Amino acid sequence: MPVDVQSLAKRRGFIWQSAEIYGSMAGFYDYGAMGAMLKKKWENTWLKYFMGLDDNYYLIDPANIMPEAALKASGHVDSFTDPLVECTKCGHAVRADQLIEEVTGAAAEDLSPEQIDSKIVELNLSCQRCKGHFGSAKIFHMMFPLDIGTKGTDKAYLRPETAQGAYLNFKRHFEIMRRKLPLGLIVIGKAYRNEIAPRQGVYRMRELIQAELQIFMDPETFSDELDMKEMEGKEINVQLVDMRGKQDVQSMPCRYLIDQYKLPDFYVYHMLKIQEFYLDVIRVPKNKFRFYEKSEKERAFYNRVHFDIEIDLATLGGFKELAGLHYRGDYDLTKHQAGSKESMEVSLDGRRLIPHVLELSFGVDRNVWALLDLHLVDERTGVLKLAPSLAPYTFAVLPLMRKDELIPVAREIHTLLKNDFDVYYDQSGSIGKRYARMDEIGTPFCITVDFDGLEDNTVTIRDTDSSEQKRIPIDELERIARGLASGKLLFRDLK
RNA sequence: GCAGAUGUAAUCUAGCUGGUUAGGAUUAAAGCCUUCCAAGCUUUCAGCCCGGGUUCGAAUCCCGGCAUCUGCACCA
Repeated sequence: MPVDVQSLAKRRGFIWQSAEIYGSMAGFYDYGAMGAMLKKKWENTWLKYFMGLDDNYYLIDPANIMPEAALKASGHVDSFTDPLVECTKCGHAVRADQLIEEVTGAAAEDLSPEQIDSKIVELNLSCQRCKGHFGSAKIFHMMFPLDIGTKGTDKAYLRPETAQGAYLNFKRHFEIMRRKLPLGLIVIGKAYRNEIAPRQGVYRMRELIQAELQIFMDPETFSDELDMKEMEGKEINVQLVDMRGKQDVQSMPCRYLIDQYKLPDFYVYHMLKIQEFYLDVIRVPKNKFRFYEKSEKERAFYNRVHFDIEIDLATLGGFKELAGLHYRGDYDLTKHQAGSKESMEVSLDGRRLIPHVLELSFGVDRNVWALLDLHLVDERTGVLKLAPSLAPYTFAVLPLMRKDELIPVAREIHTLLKNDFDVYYDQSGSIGKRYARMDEIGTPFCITVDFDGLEDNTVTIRDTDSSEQKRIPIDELERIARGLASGKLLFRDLK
């Protein structure tokens, strides 16, 4: 029986649809015991890596609910919407702008509800199903609206992206962190979008987790802060716009992208950092990773440069967007300056400027799913080959058999390790079955107490990647465990 | 949201031309056995998506809802 990612995710406690016992709601998912740990470790790994890019990068945690005024200023209230008209007779709802576009052939995207109503009268449009009359146009918000307070008069929304919380906090953090650029604000948290038709599992959700680094910087000096030498001789996997249909991925030198393709050098620098994160830290196979350039038409107008980060995922049928790198210019702070009437200008070395934003935006749920998709190897049973830093449990402690001589020693080792590491203990069934269980949840190392070990105070350590074992003294277990867990010591280097 | 298909233990699935004690496999739990990779034996737990209707009788037929998959649309 082939191992199916989705059923393993359910069976072993990673992720499944929310509110199952009530029949579920599309677009909402719950993380279970293994999934919550896996997600936390992905987030921690991500945070450590990206916060480490500069001493002036920080984790913050803004509110999930935002006042209407802020989202009005950001543009979401007006453009994160679809106009709908509903038939008064049969209740059939259609996109009003598309309806008008179909008939007139002209773009109707920017029409107000009033304009749509008069267009419908003018063109004498009626319901395609029952020929009934259309009611007046209503705006369907992709944001979830909320009424705050007893009278419900304070309009607010669940945030559609975490980025806005960082922009709203920029001015204060610039002050708190002693007026330096670049300043990085990181948010890991939920965002909410009322998707019309969520599909493809966790790929499109109505409640999703984002991990974002917003770098506020001076475009004229930002490059000076970065170690550009790191890019020498390095190549980046890309699919540029004009490669579409010809080539899925091509490896291109950083220098080419900067000198010939005219991308800003700080942008390419961050492409390289993101690529290193995926290839070295997350262990994505090189041929399954690429930056996908968005054409001018596809990207939002305020994004000066926009590549998606895509990974080839079997469960989702090809390269899929897992993150984005967006050079947004000064669009966001300028908008919030206008909306809030608070100056976003900063003064540095006698220069005054509104900082530009380079945004590194990651979809956490998609990335966690990708871990399962990429690392689940089907070897008669499922084997999840996760890096020690990502696995829900780093170690399992197992007595070879359920025997009175072995169990106390195994218990003791479990106690020894569990304060410092995530350790699973299991003594039921056969040893093979217990290894298989650990394989399925991606535990990289199994420590087994056997009869030989009782004689000479040793245990064996089994490596999930290779299923090989080595014997080590119990005295050295803590030191070795620390090395293996941190990745500083590799299993193959153990004697 | 539209069209089509689908929905049976934790997982995978048989039954679905109406009457079955709803069958199997895997998993899980308990025990026996077992000196390293889902072995074997015994036992146990557990199921027809939800709500109506037709019928003497519904997992099976009909209607509605919810969900999933595929295509279209959507994805500032």
